Amino acid sequence: MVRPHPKPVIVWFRDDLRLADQPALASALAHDGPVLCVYILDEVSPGLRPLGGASRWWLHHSLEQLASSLSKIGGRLDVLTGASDQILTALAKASGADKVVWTRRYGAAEIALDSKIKTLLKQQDVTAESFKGQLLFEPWELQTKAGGPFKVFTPFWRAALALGDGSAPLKAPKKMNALPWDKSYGKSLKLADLKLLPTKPDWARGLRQTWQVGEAGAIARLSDFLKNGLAHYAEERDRADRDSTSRLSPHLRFGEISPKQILWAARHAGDAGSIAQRNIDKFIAEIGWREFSYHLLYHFPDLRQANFQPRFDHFPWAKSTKKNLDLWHKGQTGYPVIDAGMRELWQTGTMHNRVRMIVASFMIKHLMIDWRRGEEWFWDTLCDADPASNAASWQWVAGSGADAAPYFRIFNPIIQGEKFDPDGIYVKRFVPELSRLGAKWIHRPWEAPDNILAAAGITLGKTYPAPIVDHAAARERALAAFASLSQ
DNA sequence: TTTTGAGTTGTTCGA
DNA sequence: GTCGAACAACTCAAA
Repeated sequence: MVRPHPKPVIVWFRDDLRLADQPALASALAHDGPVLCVYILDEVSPGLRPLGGASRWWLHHSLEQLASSLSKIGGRLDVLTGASDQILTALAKASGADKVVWTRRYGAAEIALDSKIKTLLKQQDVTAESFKGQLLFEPWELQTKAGGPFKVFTPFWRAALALGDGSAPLKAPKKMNALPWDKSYGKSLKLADLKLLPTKPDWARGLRQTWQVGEAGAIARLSDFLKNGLAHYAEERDRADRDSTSRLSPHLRFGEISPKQILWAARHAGDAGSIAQRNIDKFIAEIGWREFSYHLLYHFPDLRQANFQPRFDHFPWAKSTKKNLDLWHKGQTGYPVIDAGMRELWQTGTMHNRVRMIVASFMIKHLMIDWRRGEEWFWDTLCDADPASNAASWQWVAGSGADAAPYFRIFNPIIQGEKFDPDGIYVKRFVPELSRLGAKWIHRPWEAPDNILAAAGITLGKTYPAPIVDHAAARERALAAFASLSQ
């Protein structure tokens, strides 16, 4: 019996740049036909937010890694640029593919684009199938007893955990059969043609030193964290001076690893009983916050633009912000922990989680700058800039978000610094001009006696800025502004 | 429908 | 120095 020659399948990679636990890829390989793997840099379809600089840098290297992993198992990655709908429909036609598969996304513009493409493909008799791969729980799978979306984290996460997801992540395929690229498919580009990397100036040196981009790097990072970080996660995760967080977020952002792989590994790391359950729960809850953010984004699509709580529409944000915003960007506020955090961000494309809250609170509450300006800066500079987590977290700090911080929670940058970086190790790593100042004054140099400052080689206002706002006065001003909202 | 308890991450003040 | 209360009132989720 002669079987008909199987038709090609197209795997459309997006925010899922991995081979393991990749249901879309797995389904394509189960199909028997040759596989065409593509990535499309789409900067023209309506509503898509352009990637920030750090994300573009990451994407370049992540695609490079994916292409290399695919080629090792007989596959290939083709990179294209343009309108996703036009490219995919044309590609399906030219290659004779009868199926296109991808992993779901959850932003409004992305959903609109994907469903349009599904319709277009169907019209030319091509099956389009989407898969869950970026989340543990689809946003529509979870709802309150009243039938609506959750707006508070704890009940959301309780409901999610009750739903459970015990299945093991999929193994990476070992072999595949790539469809050769034909000229009739159009132009497959070189990665460099996407122009994702910075040229002049090349600001990515610190990023290169900090990260091992790609699926192999993600897996290495996870196993390092399970070995060295997880056992003390609950107590140490807030310490800016320790390496206790997982640092998996950019890998997750680009789907180099799936939340399911992380959850599975964290749970099984506790099998031997050497890791206290509270550490595992605490870590898994962080994955839960990512899920919650996507839940919010799906149900409130303009999360990035609009206050989740509309009463914040009347908030008296500062009118002229250029000067202070610039000092905040550059890490020149005169508050050491703020400046260290902002410089860590600029140099490495990441920032310690605790410090993110401190710098965000400072920008919003001390400088009274609209949270959207902070969201934009993080979007441009963070390697892990995530459409859901970034917006949800900024709103959370502002108090305008779901389950948000109460108005009176105004982080004191001095106390926070002393609590979570007691010896000033973190500050000194990123603010070298304070490197000779002792722990007693490291978070409040303006209070240090003159002789101590002189001995440390510090002249306030010259070698390091004096505080750009007075903490107590800024706090009072913010409290008054937030109180004005309630009336 | 009404009621009840709860809600990631803090700071300051006064006893 | 330590500790508990105040800081507003609201909204959510579930019974």
